[in-house]
Amino acid sequence: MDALRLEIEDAITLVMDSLEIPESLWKKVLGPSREVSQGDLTMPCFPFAKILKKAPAVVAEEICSALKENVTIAEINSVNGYLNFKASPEWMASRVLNGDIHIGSALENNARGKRVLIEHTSANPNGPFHVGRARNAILGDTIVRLNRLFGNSVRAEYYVDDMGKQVGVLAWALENLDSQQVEDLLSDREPLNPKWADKADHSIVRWYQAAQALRQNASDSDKEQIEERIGELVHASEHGDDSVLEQFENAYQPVLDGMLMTLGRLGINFDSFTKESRFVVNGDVPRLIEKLSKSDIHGEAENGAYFLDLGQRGMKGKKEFFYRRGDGSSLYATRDVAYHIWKWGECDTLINVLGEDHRLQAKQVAMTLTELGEKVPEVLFYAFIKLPEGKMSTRRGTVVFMDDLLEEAQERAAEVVRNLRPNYEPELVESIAEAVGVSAVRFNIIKVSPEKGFTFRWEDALAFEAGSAPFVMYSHTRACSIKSKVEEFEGFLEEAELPKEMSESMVYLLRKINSFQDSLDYAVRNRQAHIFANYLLELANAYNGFYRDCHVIRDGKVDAFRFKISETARKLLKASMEGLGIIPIERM
RNA sequence: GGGCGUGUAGCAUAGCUGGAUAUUGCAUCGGCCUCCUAAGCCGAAGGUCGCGGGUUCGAAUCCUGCCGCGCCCGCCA
Repeated sequence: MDALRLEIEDAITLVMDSLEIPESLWKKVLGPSREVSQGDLTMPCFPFAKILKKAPAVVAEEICSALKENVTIAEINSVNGYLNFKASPEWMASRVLNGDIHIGSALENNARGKRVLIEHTSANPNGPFHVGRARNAILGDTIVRLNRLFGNSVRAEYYVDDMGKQVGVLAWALENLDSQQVEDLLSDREPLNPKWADKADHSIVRWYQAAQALRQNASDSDKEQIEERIGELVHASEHGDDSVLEQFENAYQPVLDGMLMTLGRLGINFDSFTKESRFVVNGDVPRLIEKLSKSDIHGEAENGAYFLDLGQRGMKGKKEFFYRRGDGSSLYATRDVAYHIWKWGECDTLINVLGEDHRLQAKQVAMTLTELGEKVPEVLFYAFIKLPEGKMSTRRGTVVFMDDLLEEAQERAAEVVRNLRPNYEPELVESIAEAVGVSAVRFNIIKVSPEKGFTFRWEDALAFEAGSAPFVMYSHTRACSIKSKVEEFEGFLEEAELPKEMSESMVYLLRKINSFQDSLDYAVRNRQAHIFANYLLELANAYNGFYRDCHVIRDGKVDAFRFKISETARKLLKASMEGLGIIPIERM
């Protein structure tokens, strides 16, 4: 609890100075307690034992009694060589009453905050999101939201792959195939779900798939012709040919729009889109190649391709990093380096969200940036999502589309609402179900740590019980319900005063309210959204205990103190939910 | 074969800048609605922290060697 630490540090300094224990040492070992029952802050005294040549328990006891004289806001005790500081309920409550709990907003930037650029998703615009690809977007958007909640000024950026082979194939297909040919080529595949027939990411991707099938199975002479034409398009795009880039854009933009529609339903939006071709067209990439070719570790292949020998800088495994093809054109990674240099001009902190398949690539880009004297981005990697029966594969039809998942989530949530609240109007049921469905899907993915493999299970994604988004949402609606009830009382407003005694559940909630900032700081600093998700579950759980034991309205009267606590928790729940992309509705 | 990541109760997961009885949920078992929405609350049971060494007063956490799983090792994106 950083707020507590700040308040008691002076007192500790005084004691420690008199014992001649260096500040750097005790500040390092003073940290959050492991168990709430122990306290909020703990200082293991084992390291001091050596310096003072006394037993740890004795040292802890000495420091403890010296501190007790001038620290009143925390209970201090020493157990087995550990010194525990437990914030007093009165101090925690007074922070709430005084409005010392700062609550920001995840939905807007703080103009005075640090400029953070977060690039996430950046999926090739060639087909609908499946649950696997969406992990990036959900993770990235949550980091965006948490940074805003923290008080930073964030720009969410999507890097659009608008050149190269994949878009080339799509553009070729749209240029050369009609819908009948497409359906013939895909006759052995699952048909297009009629529900998504009007959504371009679902419909146009079939042209791409048909082209891929054709490239596999056509006669040799046809293949040659096709590859030649695609090669022409790709080559032109990589040399910045305007008309081809425009043709490409006409091909992928509707697909991208469809994909963004899906993300929009999840509450995921972007502030800017940057096209890959930009850096080819504006000359950054040629200039970069020129500069890299003068590097000390530059190398050249027989056919004129350029590479950096990263082995000389300690790279293990794959040592050569190719940044120019034999024909003089750039590679994806080269453009990515140029893109990074540009991004650094736009922000103070740079974060990329990437799949684990990009680890090597990211390392190469980072080392190249270092070689150029540029700063390196922070990268958040995530493992792929797989299905219980194995990897997701479009080919084998073993994919779960995000659009289908969201529909299913909405339907199942609606069923639950209809069961639990038979008197709700259909429109209300509909809107609650949408909020619950979307929130549950996001939370299910965000609550586990990203670098761990994730197996998608319908029953988990759509679980509406403890440990889920609806659980948190439910706590919030309870707080909202209290608020609206209290508003019916006119003139209830007495000053909130500290009660003589506080119940355990009250103190537990106060403790969670007071550690909001700690969790947020930690999650933002380490880019670990799941830490904050965990905190939010605890906050909701604490509120539920408070709700049970500490009625705000008793015998037709409002307890002003309890109402103040309830309101602080409500605002905190709301802001935190928004920080994780959970929709804070008022009734459910 | 090489590089990187990961391995915690039946399942899923937290903790991994070393610290006291290893967190939470699901499932299992047992309680709680004349009381602000029970999508809730309380309790019980469940663990060789993949395995073996090492460093340390102290290791799930750091080092090392195995083993399992994943990703990568195009002048693809």
